[in-house]
Amino acid sequence: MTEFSEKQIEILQVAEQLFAEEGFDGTSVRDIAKKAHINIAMISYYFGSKEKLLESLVLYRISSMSLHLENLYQENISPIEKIEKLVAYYIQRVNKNRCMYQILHFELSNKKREINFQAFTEVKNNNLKLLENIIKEGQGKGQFQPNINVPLLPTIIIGSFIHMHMNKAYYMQILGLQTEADFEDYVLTDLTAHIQKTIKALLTYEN
Amino acid sequence: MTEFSEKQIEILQVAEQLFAEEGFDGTSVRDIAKKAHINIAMISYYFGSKEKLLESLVLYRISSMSLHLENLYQENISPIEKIEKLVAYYIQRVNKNRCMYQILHFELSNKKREINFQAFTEVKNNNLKLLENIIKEGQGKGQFQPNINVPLLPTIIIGSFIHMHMNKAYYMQILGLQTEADFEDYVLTDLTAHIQKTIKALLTYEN
DNA sequence: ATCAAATTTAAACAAACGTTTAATTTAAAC
DNA sequence: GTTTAAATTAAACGTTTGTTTAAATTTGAT
Repeated sequence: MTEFSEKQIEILQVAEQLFAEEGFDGTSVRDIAKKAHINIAMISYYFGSKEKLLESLVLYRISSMSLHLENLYQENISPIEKIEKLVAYYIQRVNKNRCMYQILHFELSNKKREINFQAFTEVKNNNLKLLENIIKEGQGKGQFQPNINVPLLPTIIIGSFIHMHMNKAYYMQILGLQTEADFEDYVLTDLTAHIQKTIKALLTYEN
Repeated sequence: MTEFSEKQIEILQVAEQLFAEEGFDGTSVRDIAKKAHINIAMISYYFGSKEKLLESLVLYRISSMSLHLENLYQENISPIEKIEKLVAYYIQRVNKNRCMYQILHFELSNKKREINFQAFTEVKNNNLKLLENIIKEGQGKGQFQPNINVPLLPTIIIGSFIHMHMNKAYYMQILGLQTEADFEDYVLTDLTAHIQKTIKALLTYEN
């Protein structure tokens, strides 16, 4: 595991914000250097190149993307409550890492670059496995319906969240939200409740 | 309304594909000119600049983004069937315009450019109004629950679709889909069915 | 066939891009 | 205090960027 110095982490954090706001191609190394108060050459010096800086950034953030659902799985609460907690937990994590999600969202579908996202894939697979266990537990107790398409559940959660954030200006308008803080609050309460309700409905819905 | 000539439309279509694949900043006017078999200068000649080309593209595509749900609303079928048709219709339209959606998804959250998306907002408002009418009809007939957060319904549909497409490689792997055609087929059948089920469950779910 | 407007071209423009260089400063070890 | 390595700097590198120019070609009406 590569360790990063404080200086390097500061550069990574500045780059993360700029990549999310302006895109990778829309951000120049001079933009990063200026905002991080460093010389342009430091980027090549520390990371090798702009692309390798992006790779380092992905690597740096991956660790905080895991859900750590092991404790949740073993908690002594009903499957339906576990799902509620899980959704809230999912959204909090995506919200905390939303700059990285935005970058990944774009870079994953960008044909230009080929970054190694295997570490990210492993995290997703792990999260999916834990989710599957919780669903199976609920099905075993007869509280959830069979034939649940588990891999599509995170799609609803993350997809809704990201889509809402991408269209922030529009949703602020039609939902009558005045400030960015209002929006953030809406996402963490109303949107979370909405997705919780949606997933619960889906898991208990009889065809 | 600005009309575009056949030559202009060809350039717009080439630009649309490249912008979706490589991003706006990741696409050079030379890339566009090469793929469209035209001289670089023609882009400035026809559209004024690269940014105005993007604006023209958005304008050109907006018209095909409207759902035209008027007929669906008046059909003599149950509200639940209307919702099923609506979701399938929604996904087909997003699928048909997915290059533009990908561009919009990124540009809407890009702080760099300020494109006029009002025409797009109007289309969304119109679609939302028609959706609201169908929901109200179902609620009036006692088939749907009250307290449905209507503006968040398209979020689930579009968000899930876009998220799935952004993570195409990952989903092809875990779902065991071999070709791009398999993926496309999965989206238009399984994903569509999954979202239909989800929305139906949500609309009929008792808290 | 003539002429004017519209189209297309190759070339050039300055500005911005990512990266490298070589010199300088800072830090740590002895 | 000297030495050695690491960190930082300003400047320059060759490309690529979006746009403009002025000349050449095509088009369509007369």
